[in-house]
Amino acid sequence: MIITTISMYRKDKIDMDDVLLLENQICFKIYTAEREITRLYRGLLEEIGVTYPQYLALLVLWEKERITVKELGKKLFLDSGTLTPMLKRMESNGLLSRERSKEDERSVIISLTEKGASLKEKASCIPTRLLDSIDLEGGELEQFNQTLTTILSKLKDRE
Amino acid sequence: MIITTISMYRKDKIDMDDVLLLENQICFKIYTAEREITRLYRGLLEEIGVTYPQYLALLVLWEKERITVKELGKKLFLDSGTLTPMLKRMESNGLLSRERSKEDERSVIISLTEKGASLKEKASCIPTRLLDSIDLEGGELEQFNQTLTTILSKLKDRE
DNA sequence: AACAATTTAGTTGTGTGCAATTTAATTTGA
DNA sequence: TCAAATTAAATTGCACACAACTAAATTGTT
Repeated sequence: MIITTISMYRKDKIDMDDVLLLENQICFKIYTAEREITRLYRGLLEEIGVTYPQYLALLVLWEKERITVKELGKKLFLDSGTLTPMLKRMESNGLLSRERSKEDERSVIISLTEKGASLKEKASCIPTRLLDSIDLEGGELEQFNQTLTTILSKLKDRE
Repeated sequence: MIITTISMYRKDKIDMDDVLLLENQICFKIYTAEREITRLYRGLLEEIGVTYPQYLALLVLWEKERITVKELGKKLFLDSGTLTPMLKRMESNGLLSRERSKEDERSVIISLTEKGASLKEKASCIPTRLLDSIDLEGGELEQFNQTLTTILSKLKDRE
């Protein structure tokens, strides 16, 4: 028998009720973990005045000061339907500027303002504080990270 | 030195740029995985006409036909601000009914309609199909599930 | 060159999430 | 007992996500 669900692996039997039990839904745990992490970030990011998705955009921009909406979307796996309004909010908060590319008028180039760039310093403590909260022994964290990467690449393959 | 980040664990050094590198953000992977999983569910759930959060509510209701909004929220970690509009949408789609409790007029009891209950049969293949997509060897899946549970309980502790 | 196909942002509409507040019902405690 | 505190839903307002579509610019093809 091919093992495909947690409950099958644990109990070696198939049962419709069992398969559908919420507790067995690993996806529900990922869904919940995502919201818990966002909630935790909310507190940490409050002092620099950005949301978690905005913080992710800043992470990209701290690595590369100028980037098109398209490239940003590729890194964050978000489309213009999400990014355009979010970037407008960040612009009106003085974190970045949006300008049409001279070379290709279809593209919009996002670049950090002084203010946006300056937040990097304040944010540098955040990843450590976050992982302190998760508080896993290094090896287990590394194993978890690897499996998560594997899962992501398999999910991405199905596109 | 206490190991707190993936990059520290791997390279034994601390570097602000490194810590902030998007690739090192395990939280970003969880955030991305959640959206990928939801995307995958979208296709599977299309034929029964529900969204992923609605499907989660159905999972609970398939276990317990009548439940208050409060109890449902406790299981899904969602508040009335999210649940009330969603349950209204599900009600207008004929999946469930909402009625004030006679014993305690503050509570609203959700109960499945015939239609809502009947979807259970069609949905029974979904968890397996989902895990087929993730496609991990049983042991690794189980290990991942355990770590995820640990992370969740630690995150929940901080409330 | 000219026109079709493609690409990039933006727009629109729907569905969550969640903080903050409101309303109504119930419980508590002086 | 009865006002204060608590509880359960609902409401309001904001910020994502994302599908579907539009508009404008660029590229490809003949």
